Order: sequence, then C-alpha cells, then structure tokens
Amino acid sequence: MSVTVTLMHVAREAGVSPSTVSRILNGTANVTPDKRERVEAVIQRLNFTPNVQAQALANGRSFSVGVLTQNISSPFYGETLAGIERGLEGSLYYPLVVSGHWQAEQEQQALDLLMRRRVDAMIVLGGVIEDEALQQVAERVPLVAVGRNVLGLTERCVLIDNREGIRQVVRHLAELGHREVAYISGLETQQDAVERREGFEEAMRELGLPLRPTLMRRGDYTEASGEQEASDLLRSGVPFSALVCANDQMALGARLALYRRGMRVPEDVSLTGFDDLFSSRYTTPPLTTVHQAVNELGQQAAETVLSLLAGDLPHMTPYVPRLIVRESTGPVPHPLTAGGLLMHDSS
Amino acid sequence: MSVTVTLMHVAREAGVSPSTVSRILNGTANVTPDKRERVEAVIQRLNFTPNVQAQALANGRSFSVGVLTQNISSPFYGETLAGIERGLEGSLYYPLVVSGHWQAEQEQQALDLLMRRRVDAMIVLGGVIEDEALQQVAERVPLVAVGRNVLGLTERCVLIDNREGIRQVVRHLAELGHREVAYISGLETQQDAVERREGFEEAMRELGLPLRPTLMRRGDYTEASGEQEASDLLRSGVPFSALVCANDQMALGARLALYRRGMRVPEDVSLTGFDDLFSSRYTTPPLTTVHQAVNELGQQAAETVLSLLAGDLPHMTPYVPRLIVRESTGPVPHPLTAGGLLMHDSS
DNA sequence: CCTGCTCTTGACAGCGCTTTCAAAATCATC
DNA sequence: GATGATTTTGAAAGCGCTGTCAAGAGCAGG
Repeated sequence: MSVTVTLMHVAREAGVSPSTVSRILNGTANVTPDKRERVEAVIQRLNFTPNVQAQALANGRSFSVGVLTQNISSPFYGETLAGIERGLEGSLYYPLVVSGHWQAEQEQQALDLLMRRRVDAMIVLGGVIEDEALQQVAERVPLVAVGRNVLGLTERCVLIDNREGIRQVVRHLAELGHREVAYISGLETQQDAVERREGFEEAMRELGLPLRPTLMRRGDYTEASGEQEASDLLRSGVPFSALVCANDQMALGARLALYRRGMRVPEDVSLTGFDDLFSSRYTTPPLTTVHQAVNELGQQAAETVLSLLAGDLPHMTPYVPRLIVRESTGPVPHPLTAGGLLMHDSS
Repeated sequence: MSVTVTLMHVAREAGVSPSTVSRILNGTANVTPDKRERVEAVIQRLNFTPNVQAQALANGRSFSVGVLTQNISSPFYGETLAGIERGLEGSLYYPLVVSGHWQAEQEQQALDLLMRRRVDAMIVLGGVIEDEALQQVAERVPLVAVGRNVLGLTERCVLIDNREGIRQVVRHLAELGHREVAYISGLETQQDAVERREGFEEAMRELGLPLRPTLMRRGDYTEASGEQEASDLLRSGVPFSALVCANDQMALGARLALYRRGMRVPEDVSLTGFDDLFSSRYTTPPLTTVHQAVNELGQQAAETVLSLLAGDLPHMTPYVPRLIVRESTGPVPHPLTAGGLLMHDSS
C-alpha cells in the first residue's frame, strides 16, 4: 500500500529537524510559534500519525495494559472489559485483551503474548492459572487481579465477598419462608464458585435450614449446565421450593428447565442468580440476583492500574455485593405441609 | 521493576552474535546445532521474550489487526469478537480492538488509534462513520467490513441478506395464519436496521398482509427500547397477533412488556427476533429468530484478512441467514373474527 | 557594541530487533 | 592437499522515534 509518512518526512517538508517535530508532538519543550504552525500544517497535509511502536521502543513504555480475560463473548467478561475500557479512557493507555478460556495453558500463552508486547501493566480477570505464574508477571509489571486472590498480591486484588452475596440470597429466601432450597454450583476449579457454594452451606446452617446433599448440584457456570442440573433436580423428585444458582447464566438455563416442566416462577419455585448481568433485568420474570457491578469492577481495576503506573500505591476498597430483589422470588407455594412441598410426577 | 533482558544479552551470554540469535528465533537461516542448543538454553535460563515492538519496527509489520467494534459488552459484538479471535488463532496476528459506540467521532478516534499502532489490517464491525473515512484507511491497509457495505469496497464486505432474513420470518408467521403483525425497528442510522424494516414491509406486501402504520414502531436495538415500544403498542389498543423485532435484544425487552401485561407467548402473541444470540436459546419460551452465525462471520472476516495479508484475493461468499423456529411463535389465537384479534382493555 | 544569560534548535546516539553483505568456515571434488 | 562451491557467521546499517548535549539565536544590562 502507500508509503507511510514518518516524522522524518514531516521534518524535511517543514524545514526543521526531527527533534523539533518530536518536541511539538509531545509538548516536551518550547518551540517558536511560527515553526509550530508550519509543522502542524505539514502534519495535517501529510496526514502523519506517529508510529507507536517506535515511540514505545524509544522511550521504553508501550502505553498499553494487558488484560487477561477468559471468554470475551461471555456477558460477564464483556461487561468487565467495557468497564476497563472506560477506566482507561482519557489516559494514554490502551488495553490489549487476550482470552484464556479457563485453561491454564492458554492463560500462560496469553500472558507470554502480552509480555512480548511489553505491556506496561497487567489486569487479570479470574482464571485458573497458578498464582506463581502471576507472581512472576508481577515482578516485571504492576498487576491487578479482579475476582481472584493471588498469594502475595492480595493488596492488588479487587475482590468480591462471594460468601456475603450468597448469604443475602439465602436470608431473603428464608424470610419468604423457604426451607427446601436447592443449589447449583459453578465450576469449582474457580475460586469464586467454591466461595459461593461454601457461603450457601454456611448460610443455610446459620439459618437453621436443612442442607440436603440431593439438592446440591454442580454445574459449570454455563446456561447449558444450568438447564441440565435443574432438569435433573426436577426429575429426581426431591421436593424444593427455591433454587439458588451460582450465577445468572445458569439461572437462565434453569429457568428454561422449569418452563419445560410447566413450573411457574416464582409461584411454584423461586429462582435466584448471581452477577446481575445486564440482561437479567429482562428475563421473565426479571431475576432476583446479587449485583456485582461488574462494569465498575473493571473500571476500578483500570484506575488502580493507572495510579500504579503513576507511581502511587492506591488502596483498594473491597467490593460488597448487594442483593437485587426482582420478581423471580416469592413466598413458598404451599403452607408447609409435612412431607414435601412439591410433588413431581415421574413422567 | 527488574531489567528486561534483550536479544543482545542472550547473544553475549551464549557467545554468539545478535544476528545468530535472531536467526534462531525466526528460523530465518541455518544455524549449527550446537550453537542453537546453546542459545536456546540461554533463552530459557534468562527467560527471554523478544520485544514485539522492536520486531515490528525492524521488519515493518506489527502482526496485529485492528478491530473497530461498537460495544464490546453487547452480546452481538462479543460473539463476533470471539469469532475473530478464533479466526486469527494459530496465525501470528493478534487483534487490537477498540469500541466506537456508534458515534462517528469516537469511531474516527478509534481508527486513528489503530493506525498509530500500525495495524497490518483492519476489520470494521458496523458503525456509523462515513464510508470515506474507511476508504481512506483501506488505502493504507487491507480492510474487511462486517455487516456493512462500504462504497467502493463492496467486495471486501461480509454482508448479510437482512431483507431475506426478515422475509423468512414474515413467511413463517403468514403460514401460521397471522395477518396483524407489528414491527419494532432498530436504530435506523444503521444500514441493517433500514434493510430489515424495508424487508419487512416488502414481505408483508408480497404476502398480501396489511401494513398498518400504527403497528410500525421505532426502537434503537436495545432491550429497553424493545420493552418501551412493545408496551406502547399494547397500550395503544391496536390489535395484533404477532410482533416482529429487528433484533433479539429488543425481542427480549418486548417479552418483558408482554409478561407485564399478562400476555402469553406464543398463545396470545407470537414474538420473533433477529441475530440468534446465544442466550436466545434460553429465553422463556426459546425465541424464534433469524440465525446470523455472528461467530462465524467474525471468523470469516479474520480469515479473509489473513489471506489478504498473505497476498491472496479471497472471494467472499455472501451470508444467507436462516430462520430458526423455536417456541415463541404459534398459530393465531382466535380463528380470525372480523374486527380484531386481540382486545386490550385500556387500563 | 560587548558580555552573560536564557531559550530554541539540530546533530547524534540509542531503544531492540532484522537483514544485507562480505568474511570465515566447512564441505565436496579433483 | 589445493580449488571452488556452499554454508554458517558477524559487522553494521537501519526501522521511526526520543532525549541528551552542545551550539546557535535572542535578549537584557552595562
């Protein structure tokens, strides 16, 4: 394609030295107004844009921050990325994002890729890669982790109190009179999935509700697994009046399973999620869930990284999730007759 | 942070010249096995990773392709991005993505940003920026547009036959006996929104169905607008038995409006979308929609870009969307009594 | 008009890598 | 073992920019 115009061309054309052009570009030093105008005119005319690679090489900073995400198309990570994008806006920094797909090997490759590109900082969203690999990265550039605790870097982790979030859900259900509540867990290779499940168990115990192994299911955070587990649950015939899902996506899947069995939400069973994805406002009925402000978390991470880059030592305020009661939860259907709340035919 | 190790360090440590190390890194030329081993050992030991910026500068290619998207957190663009990511996988290229948020100015800034980073190619997803700006970019690097036609670059556009997609929807509804069908259009500053609406109008005429202005609504592709327009529609009292939405997100919003009014889908009204977002499989009931293979479109765009970069002139197969019938559409409720299908109280 | 000061400017080295060119080493052949 | 062909190797230039340094220009004061 056409020849790219360099700072050199601009300098020649304007009759000044490259240094002068550089100075004008970066505002590094004073330049007499007439030269400045001359140069700026030439820049306009030639449509010159500085080569970021060369700038990076020359001054040792790439003005980019690496983002290791897991699945760019998941609504959860999508919103976080949008938050990061927003947090970086206005700064000179630009996010480079790579997906790890929850696979340690791919995550490692992603980190390598980003280090090769000499990102000035790194933001890590979840992931299953060992802490050690992240510590290694953190030795070279400032690192902030979101939704995951990294040993030795705890003060650089934007954490969510998953236990507290689930506890609020259980408390809400208990207040509505639910006792038999089922749970679909997330992929337990992920820290947060474990925390949420444990939080659920703790809360149930605290509130004196029965914790039945047959009502504890294990999904993988996807809609499909939510549907699968919910439908297994239904088929098992064990009665329950509320179903707590470890995230909104699984709740969505579970909702479909309930629909297929003709169960109404919340009249027959109450359903809850976790994350408060944007679209959870629009499910039928709108989903009761735990708000995570995913977007803000991303933004906070970006801002933290920026101040880290500016040399500050920012302090992270831990994020407290909050229950959003919508319309997928309601009072227990039948006034607690001994022996079972819901009877499912075995068809 | 710690000093970064350069190719120079490796060379010195291994007792060879920088050229040799470079040759080993890139497989550019033969190197005697013992030297190769020596160097590779040092690379391992020093944990050396080549600086991509420097490489880019030296050989004039950055091995990155720019992606101008609109809203990174929208499920639609998220899936497209995942497709692009996948299409680029295995190649040496890496996507740099920036969001334009459907604002010409921001899109221009995004393009500038990417050109500064000297991307080797560009993928444009939709957008409202003038064709001229894209033509200008296309003069410098190979460019592929998805879901948008760019004057003078049509052969580089991955297009979707929006008219045909909507026509299939209308035909499907007609076969089910629907006559009074309402339509919620997308943001008509976007090409595809116009095409879909026109396609709807054409199809209705072709099939001899009445085209009532009062049943034509104008949304903006968001869930909120879908809810708003559907609820206005309902409140207006004009009877209709089917509601066609220009995309899935608005259908989701409309679904909620129907739910609020106690209207069942599809028993009382049939509902359709467009895009076949992943989550549309999980709405209640699962949504009848037009499949766009957003993911594959992204992948195809990426592959096209790669062959363009390899110097080929790939030929683009235009994409034909296809109707996916799920459970949100059904036969007309009442057997067509004169004067109105549905009566809405004015409350 | 000269001295001493400050402000503006250009030459040049260098960022980390690739690649060309020619020298050095290796190999095959007579 | 000498010759030429071939392969391996290192020196050096250059990619496009920044930043240092010292020279040049501009100015105030004497």
